[in-house]
Amino acid sequence: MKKVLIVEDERDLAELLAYNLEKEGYQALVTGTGLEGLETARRELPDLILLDLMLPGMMGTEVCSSLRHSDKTRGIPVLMLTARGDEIDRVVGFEMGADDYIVKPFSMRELMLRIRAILRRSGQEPLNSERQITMGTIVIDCGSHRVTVAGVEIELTSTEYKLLLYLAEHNGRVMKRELLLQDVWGYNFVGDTRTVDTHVTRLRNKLGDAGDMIKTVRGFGYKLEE
Amino acid sequence: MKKVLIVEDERDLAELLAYNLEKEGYQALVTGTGLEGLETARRELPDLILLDLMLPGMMGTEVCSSLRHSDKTRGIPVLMLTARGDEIDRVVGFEMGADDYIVKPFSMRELMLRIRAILRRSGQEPLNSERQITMGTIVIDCGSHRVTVAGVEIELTSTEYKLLLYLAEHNGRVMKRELLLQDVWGYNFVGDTRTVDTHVTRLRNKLGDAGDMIKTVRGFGYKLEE
DNA sequence: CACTGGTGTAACAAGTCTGTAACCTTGCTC
DNA sequence: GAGCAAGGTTACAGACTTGTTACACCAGTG
Repeated sequence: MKKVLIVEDERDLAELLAYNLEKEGYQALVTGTGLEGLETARRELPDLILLDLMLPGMMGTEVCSSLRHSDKTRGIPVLMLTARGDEIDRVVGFEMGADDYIVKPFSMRELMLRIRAILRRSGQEPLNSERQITMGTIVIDCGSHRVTVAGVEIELTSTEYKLLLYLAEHNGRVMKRELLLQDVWGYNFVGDTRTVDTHVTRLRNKLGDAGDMIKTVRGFGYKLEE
Repeated sequence: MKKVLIVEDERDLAELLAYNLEKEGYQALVTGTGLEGLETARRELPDLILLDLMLPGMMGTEVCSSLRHSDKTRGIPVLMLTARGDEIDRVVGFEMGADDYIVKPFSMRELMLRIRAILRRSGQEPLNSERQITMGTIVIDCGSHRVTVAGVEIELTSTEYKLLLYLAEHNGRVMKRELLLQDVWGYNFVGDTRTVDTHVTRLRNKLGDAGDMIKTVRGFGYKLEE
């Protein structure tokens, strides 16, 4: 049975998470502070850690980087829970090495799906944070959040990066605007689907010649293809 | 057509919801109590349930957990309507297995978007994404929306693509024009059946040699056959 | 407090699709 | 073969989609 460690100071939420994880067949361990979380992680070596970004005493980011400093815990995937979407940009800037994040309030079903996805992935493939995706001349380095086109680094905003990564992860598949809004912008984002168009334009511009790789599929959405 | 069950005791709100849902093209069923809601859910097996947390007689949470106890209704997504944004409500709702929640008063637009989001996720997405259909020299790749004839890619408009896909999915069976209009064009489309003819012509042209594979069955409709 | 970079929305311009109607062709019945 | 009905084809105006630009707003920063 897979072990999942929860590091979350809101007791209600922590218990709710534990309840749902156990219902899904995982073993749940709960801790309320960053220090406890670290100790438990070292002792129990869980398969996944759910880590609140805002913790009393020690920030989730610190916990995360401490985990990354020890060989024993380095490989454990971390899923960050954050209160607001903007916080995550800072985290991303810190190049912390969380494998995924989810913004509160989130749907329990979505969280469970992501957990399942991460655990499935951690079995076989190298971790998300160390992955590198290549599509034609575009290279996305997931660890450093760096994107190069034909060897030249380009600057992307966080939304642009997420959009590109999402399209690249779904290599060649057509993604509907609604789906992009849901998965790139977030589950609870309410907005115009034209927002996607605007960002695609911006992304294409920044990608230069490689911008052509983002294809419009009229009536359906967009895809990234070589 | 997707069915949405509303369980809400405030008649005005229930009717407002029903009205808006129908405007969006869903079929709305309305019940006013938890018990009725449960019965209707079991009988009608809706695609989504909008559930008020505060109901006379039986709380929304009870309804929700009852739904989760039966195999038939377990998979139906539930969207909770709550009067206040208290954490407790959210926790309780999630614990019982609600998929999302929205706090009153909410904007109708946001609700509709969330509903669409939930239905999209639960329904069609995984179905078509990886499939490839081959009919003679025609290959339809559902993921990338790419169609090739004898290895050569051809450009189809969205209606043409949907029409071809539909015929291919009903391999060899004769499809009446009315049925095509309903399933390819959409349930609420009212139009001339000759519209189908026009598109079949266009499709045949684009398919080139393989255009012959779309056979006319005089007096009935069309079929796609090798 | 001004400034800046990032976003989402609105608005407009192209350009593409598409339903309809009109006219032509084919196949069937007698 | 005539007459007729069903299907094929074509042209076109209007509807719809998408690309692009501009702009207002927000948060962070100096």
